Amino acid sequence: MKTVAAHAGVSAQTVSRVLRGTGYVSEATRAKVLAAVTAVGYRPNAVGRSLRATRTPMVGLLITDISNPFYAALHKSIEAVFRQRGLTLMLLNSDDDRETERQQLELLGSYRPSGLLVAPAVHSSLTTEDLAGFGAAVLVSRTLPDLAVPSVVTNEPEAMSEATRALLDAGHRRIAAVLGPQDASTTRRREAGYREAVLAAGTEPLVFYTDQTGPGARAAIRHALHAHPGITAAIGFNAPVTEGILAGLRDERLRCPQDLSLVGFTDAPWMAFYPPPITVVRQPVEAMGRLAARLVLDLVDDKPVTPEQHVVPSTLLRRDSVVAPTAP
Amino acid sequence: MKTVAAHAGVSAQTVSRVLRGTGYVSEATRAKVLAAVTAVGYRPNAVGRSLRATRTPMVGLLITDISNPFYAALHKSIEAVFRQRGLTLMLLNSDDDRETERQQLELLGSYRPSGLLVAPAVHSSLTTEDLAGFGAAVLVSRTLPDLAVPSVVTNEPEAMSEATRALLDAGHRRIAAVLGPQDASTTRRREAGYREAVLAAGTEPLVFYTDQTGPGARAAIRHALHAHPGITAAIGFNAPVTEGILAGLRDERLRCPQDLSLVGFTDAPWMAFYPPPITVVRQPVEAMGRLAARLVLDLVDDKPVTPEQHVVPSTLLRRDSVVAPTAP
DNA sequence: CACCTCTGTGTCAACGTCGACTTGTGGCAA
DNA sequence: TTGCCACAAGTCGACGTTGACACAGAGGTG
Repeated sequence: MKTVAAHAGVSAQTVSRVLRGTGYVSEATRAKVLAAVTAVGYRPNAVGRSLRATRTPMVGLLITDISNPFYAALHKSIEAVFRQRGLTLMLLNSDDDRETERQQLELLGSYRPSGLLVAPAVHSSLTTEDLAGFGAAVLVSRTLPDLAVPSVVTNEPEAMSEATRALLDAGHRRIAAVLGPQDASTTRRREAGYREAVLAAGTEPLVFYTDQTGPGARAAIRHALHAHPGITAAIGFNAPVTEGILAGLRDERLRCPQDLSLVGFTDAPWMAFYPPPITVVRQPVEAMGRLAARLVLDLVDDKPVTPEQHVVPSTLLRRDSVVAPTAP
Repeated sequence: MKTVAAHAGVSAQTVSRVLRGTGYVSEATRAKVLAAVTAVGYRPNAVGRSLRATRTPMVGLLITDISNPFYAALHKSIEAVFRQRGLTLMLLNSDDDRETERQQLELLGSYRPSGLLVAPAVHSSLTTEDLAGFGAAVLVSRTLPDLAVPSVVTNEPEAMSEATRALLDAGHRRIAAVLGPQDASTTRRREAGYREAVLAAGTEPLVFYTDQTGPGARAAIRHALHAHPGITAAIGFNAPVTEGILAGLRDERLRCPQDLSLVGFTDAPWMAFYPPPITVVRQPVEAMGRLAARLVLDLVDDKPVTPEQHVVPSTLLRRDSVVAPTAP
């Protein structure tokens, strides 16, 4: 900036004023400065600006796995909101590991960002204080108990109950729930919904925990099928798990839906035309992302935000992967 | 840091020395400082550090669409390399739009990052100078003509030829290539490979350009099928396009592979167990990401890097979506 | 004509960190 | 005793930006 100032024969402050369009600057000076800017090839330095401002126009998004399409979509919708406001979204991966989560948060914190969005890792040890340092912090997709921080989730228990009932209503009695890690809030919430529906029908819950990846789920469903030969239906925790179930089914030379009815939690493009098209609980990713982003913006703007849990409804999308069980 | 210094009764510089483990510091002082650090709750400020260092320990990754699993995987592998080196990867989306690309690059540049990885947008107007400002810049996945910047791509022409030949060898003569945007380097390179193989077989090329999304490809294949009734095979440009082709097939009540043989460019988990499992060109995403990241690292370290095109080989993975055409 | 306001511009300091340099102490060889 | 070195700390300034304040001239008001 000094170089520009020297080139235009003014002070650095005047250059700053021209560039930001604040204060009084005569037309002549403005033109001179603008000319000098291009002549010198000046590029603003966000680091200097951030240092001065004590906070950076960035918002962190800490998720567990970017290759999970749900998070990819979440990132996309959140980014769109922030971009409009001139905030950059900074994506960080925790790999669902509490230690990595801490490190990444520390790293992010050192940049003094304006806000933070987190999908907590499985055994997350985050406390209210950890997040308080960020000023504007919001949890997305997953929650943490006893945290005085606003969160955005979907009505997982109800949606899961509905999915389970769809299978029960079709006549299934032994329904495997292939879930994520036992201690993830998402698992707990979905498991609760599943149990409620299954118990209400007087049936035995069959719960299987996985690392919520395709390969993990593939092994899990094969194990489930062998351990409980009566299973005629399954519910997949998320898109990768649903994939894993279908892969496992193929391993076992079983067909969907003839041998096993299936409901997936979270839609994916290919599920719409898979033979058979998969019945899924469609999560409102887009809406969740937008809402979470808005909450962060409200916090940034010092608008009052209650640290409550915001619930965006999911809906069951009935396709063709659920049929009546065939008599053994 | 000053607060810590005051609390420990030393100068800020001593605190800096303790924290970074450089220079001479007595054990007693070190202990005092460390105690003060936790007492005060000091968090290092990366902004100050970056300002001092004139460059930020960040590397930008500018891609066209994070919800394309290829880029998600690319991000993951690149991030792993940089994390080890203490560099943060900053993800930016260009939406495949040249204007957005410029803006994002300008934004990123204002942070004075240590390096940059770009998958250029379709009509990208990037010049060598644009990228020179970043010091260490490398192109990934896509290239740009006449740019003196190293790039990492896969052997698309050869891989595409091989894919095409797989269909030709099975007896197909009218093979639709459902490609991406006409001016993307990826499209051009893959189209060249396709044309070469098809022409060598004395057959007519059937090329269809799309916006490289599922819906776009779905419409394209339907159009193709109607316009050229003799088509018995297709090649999908990337995972979303392959999805779109399958969706379009379903719309037309056609089956794969009986009515249409299919080869996809780029694998996806579900393609392995889709009925039929899809024959694909598997791109070495992982290797491409690592190589690109290393090139950036070498540039950062001022090691000599030739601005050449680095080619990582793709391989054809034969599954069950290619069969001999049925007699009409 | 004293005083006030608007306009245009400049100077200073501070944000947090750290390289370069300076100061001061004690030990030890020449 | 002098001179040099290892050690242990401190001071200064600069990275780029901008809020706060100062200052100077133009015009207007009572």
